[in-house]
Amino acid sequence: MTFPLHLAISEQLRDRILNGSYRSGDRLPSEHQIMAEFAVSRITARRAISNLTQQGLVTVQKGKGVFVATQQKVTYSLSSPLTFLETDIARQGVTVTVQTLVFESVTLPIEVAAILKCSIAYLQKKVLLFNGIPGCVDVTYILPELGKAYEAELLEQMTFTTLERNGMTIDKIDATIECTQADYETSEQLEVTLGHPLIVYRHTAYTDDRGAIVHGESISRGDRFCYSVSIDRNGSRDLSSIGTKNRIKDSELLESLC
Amino acid sequence: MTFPLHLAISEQLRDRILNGSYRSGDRLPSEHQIMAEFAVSRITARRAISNLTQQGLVTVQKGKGVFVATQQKVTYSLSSPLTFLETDIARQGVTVTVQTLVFESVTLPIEVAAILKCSIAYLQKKVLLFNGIPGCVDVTYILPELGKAYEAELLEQMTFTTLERNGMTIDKIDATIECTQADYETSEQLEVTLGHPLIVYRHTAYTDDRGAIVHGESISRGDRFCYSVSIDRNGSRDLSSIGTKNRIKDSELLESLC
DNA sequence: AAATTAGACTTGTTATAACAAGTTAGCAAA
DNA sequence: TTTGCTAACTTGTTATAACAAGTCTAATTT
Repeated sequence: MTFPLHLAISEQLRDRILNGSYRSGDRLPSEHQIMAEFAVSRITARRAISNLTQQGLVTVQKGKGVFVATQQKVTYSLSSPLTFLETDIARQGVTVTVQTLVFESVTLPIEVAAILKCSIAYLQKKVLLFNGIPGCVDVTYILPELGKAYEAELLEQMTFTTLERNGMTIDKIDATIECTQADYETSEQLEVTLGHPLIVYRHTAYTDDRGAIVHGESISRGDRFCYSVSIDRNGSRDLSSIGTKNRIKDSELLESLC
Repeated sequence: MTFPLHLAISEQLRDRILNGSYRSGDRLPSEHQIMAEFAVSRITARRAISNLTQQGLVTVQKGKGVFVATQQKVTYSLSSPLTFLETDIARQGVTVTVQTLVFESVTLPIEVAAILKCSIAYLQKKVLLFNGIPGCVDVTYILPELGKAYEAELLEQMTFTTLERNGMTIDKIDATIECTQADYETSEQLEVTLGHPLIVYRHTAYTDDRGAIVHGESISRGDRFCYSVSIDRNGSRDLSSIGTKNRIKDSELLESLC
């Protein structure tokens, strides 16, 4: 098995990034400079850069160049059932804005109908802007009576925030967290490249008296967000802030998002 | 902004996959067939296929062709603090084998030293094979006295399994779940392409008397694995994994391992 | 019949070439 | 001074071409 040229080059550039020769935000050599330095064609140079892009080490800006990616993530804490709690994220120095794309009553896909135990519900599609930059697409179904009752509020903020503000207590959330890659539509909405890594939080919220009332998924940029959870065998969950390791200071965060 | 040819083609092929024209496991048209059908060069045809690969819709096999990816994921349940519980995964019809790459005493990186509150510990690197196929790389640091005491067992199975079998009760786990992309080393270990999406479970395990005893991360193929968690506002944690009705008490849980 | 080989597929790597399009700095005109 | 435009960068798209290497089938040889 021969070791491809493009890989040899991208590994070498990777080393320079990791050992600090190129620092966070620095510009890497241009395609032409790589062609000259390693005596390769443009295809190979571009492939080397593409390898780095796919590893999330650099980002490319047309007309400008290739830059070392800064990677520090905003943490969604799952310690409380209120996901995307504005105050929680705000503690990390981020302003969250909700931009509603869709809010309408729809006939449910069978999977969702089975979960919510009804055939019609409100479908919400929202884009979450963090410091004005798109970071999350949220698609949530909510029981029709709740959707109708709180429409005005739901259009302006996250679902759980609205429910809590109106005195509805979520008793339980079943959730899965997984990885996907951006399709064309999502890549446009989140302003990332096709195939960009995404972290998906799929959830169903229950109340003791109504059963499942909300089901949906939040699709966030995998390079900017992560989830934290604290599991306590005793059953008493730690509701205070955890996972401070991954949290970042306000000033740094602002830079990383801009 | 002009819509690139390669994107137009990959979107068209994507439609065929989603609408069922090409079903799971089917072979897509070869590069030459795409060149002919869409009257484009090989570069454009390959780029179109590359777009699909990056979205995780297809996998490419050299000499064979391009195949529609089957995506069903194995779920790691975080309902109990025993991650990677063999019995839990086994319930999903998967056989797990542990292959230890590294087991040695090392001086800790500062971040880890701060967490474990010591400067030397055992470093374990393991590859988890699911039905014989590599699916997860686990890198875990464990306190020296524990590493030494249970070395033989730790070499053969997952860390938490060993600890529980020896009567050590994990009282708390702090964890974060995030997304990354495979670097060259990881891509070789997990037999995936460079940049393949990965889901990372980073955890610190505590006991009431010793404090932090284990810290590490499990890096799994993002296309094959996901995590599930159930959050209960009442504070009584549901120990049954999602989709299972039986609730297991802590004491019974330990027995069920043996 | 079994083993080998050749040929026709497949994808992977790499080169050269041309044009399109976004960015920026500096120069020239208003 | 300010505005506007050009020129020189940057990355993006696409074509043609050649060879390497993995896979499979079928014909050939043992």
